[in-house]
Amino acid sequence: MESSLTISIQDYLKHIYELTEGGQNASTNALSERLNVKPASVTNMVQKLAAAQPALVEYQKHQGVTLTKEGRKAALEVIRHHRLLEAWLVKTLGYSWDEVHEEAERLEHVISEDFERRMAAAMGHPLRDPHGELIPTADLVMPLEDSTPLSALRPKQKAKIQCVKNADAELLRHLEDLGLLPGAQIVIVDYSSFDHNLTVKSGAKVSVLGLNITGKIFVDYPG
Amino acid sequence: MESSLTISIQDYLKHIYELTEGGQNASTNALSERLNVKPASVTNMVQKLAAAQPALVEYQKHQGVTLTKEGRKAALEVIRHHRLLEAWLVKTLGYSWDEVHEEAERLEHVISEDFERRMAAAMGHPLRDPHGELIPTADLVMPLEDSTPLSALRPKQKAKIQCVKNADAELLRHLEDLGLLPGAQIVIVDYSSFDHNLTVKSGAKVSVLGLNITGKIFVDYPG
DNA sequence: AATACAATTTAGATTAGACTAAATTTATCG
DNA sequence: CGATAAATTTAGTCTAATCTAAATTGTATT
Ligand SMILES: [Mn+2]
Ligand SMILES: [Mn+2]
Ligand SMILES: [Mn+2]
Ligand SMILES: [Mn+2]
Repeated sequence: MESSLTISIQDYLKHIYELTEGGQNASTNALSERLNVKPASVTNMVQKLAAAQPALVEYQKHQGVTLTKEGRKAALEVIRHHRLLEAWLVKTLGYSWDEVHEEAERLEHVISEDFERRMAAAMGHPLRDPHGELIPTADLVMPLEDSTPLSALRPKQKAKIQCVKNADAELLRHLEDLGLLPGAQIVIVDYSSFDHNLTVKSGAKVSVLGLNITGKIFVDYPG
Repeated sequence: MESSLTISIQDYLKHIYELTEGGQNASTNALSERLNVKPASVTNMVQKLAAAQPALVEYQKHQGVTLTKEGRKAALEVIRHHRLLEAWLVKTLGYSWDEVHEEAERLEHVISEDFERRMAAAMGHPLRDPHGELIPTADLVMPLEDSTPLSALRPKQKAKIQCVKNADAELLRHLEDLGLLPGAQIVIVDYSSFDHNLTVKSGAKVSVLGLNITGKIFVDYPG
């Protein structure tokens, strides 16, 4: 039962998982961009993953891929490692939320299951990583997320920030400056239908955020 | 100044360092055994390391290799990572001294310099790993070791265990059972010139140890 | 329906690191 | 000293993962 999937394959599966979360297939080009690998190479690898025994992806020429059950388990394994590591690095080595991603990106492939268990236990089995993203359970199930993109809110509505997805380090630092961290209570002050800008208040701070940002912030909105 | 040496190369350099500590050259066969790689492959890699710009090893056909200055720095970098990681895993995740080696073996190649600095600072810049082995300094100098192999001691002599080198997990657990951990005060009770067995007392425990073991334990003996 | 552009796939080459089998060099020992 | 054995190197193969260039397929637009 030793996984022995290469680091490269683990990365493909993780990115396929993320690209297919909404139910769509992961296209060759999208994977190429995420993985920084040329499309021709992606096609090649994807065919290998589909031909593997057991198959890790479902692949139809020109239609992109989805994960099989085995592929999904392998992806969640990597994602669990990644998110536990992020939480662990923040908690024990004082990393900030904009620094952890890169480090976890490399460590996620080499820690043992024992390491994973020890981290989880030492932190009391946390549910979310420093960005507020859900951590798959030890038996590799992704908990249900019940959150709304901030971009869907309108003036007067109140909500709590739950997570920030796919943000680069610079944006994370910016959000921290604006008091927009997971857990923060916010109120929508204004909305512009022209550019979809939202004016958001968090504590004493008021910010005007474009769709680029509001689409990456997810909130707990009781509606 | 990004190192970018492959994991494989890092492992070669680390093992060459260990095999040449006594001043000898590291032979193809010795490296083959340590690395679990066939001798032909070792020759191949060693020639590549010698041809690298800058050269990482000095190589003469049929004579084995030694490290160049650059090779030694790279080796010490890996060894510093390894030993800091071992100390860190023991301290923060409750690993025991017989469990840490394997984990550190994989992590040593992927942590950042930032991770290294944070670990060192968090532990107050420790001098030794859980096996008592010296940790190279941040500027990659190996501190001088002033220790004697336990095998050199004779009855009535007293000493303090400083480190245990190259022991497998099973032996480490055995030594722990016998109270023979780094820091332990010991007295030599008996010596057999036939088999070189030493009878050693640590606290209330008395053990008879063969050369296989006494050659791997190093002590602080004021003589 | 025809065409043009974008996305994808095929084909062939490259790199790193390993392996086996065979050749060669060095060491040992009667 | 010369014959063996051991250690090492050479030569040729293999696998994983990538790349470039060229061919193909799908789609959007007129
Ligand atoms: Mn993350
Ligand atoms: Mn795991
Ligand atoms: Mn060690
Ligand atoms: Mn380092």
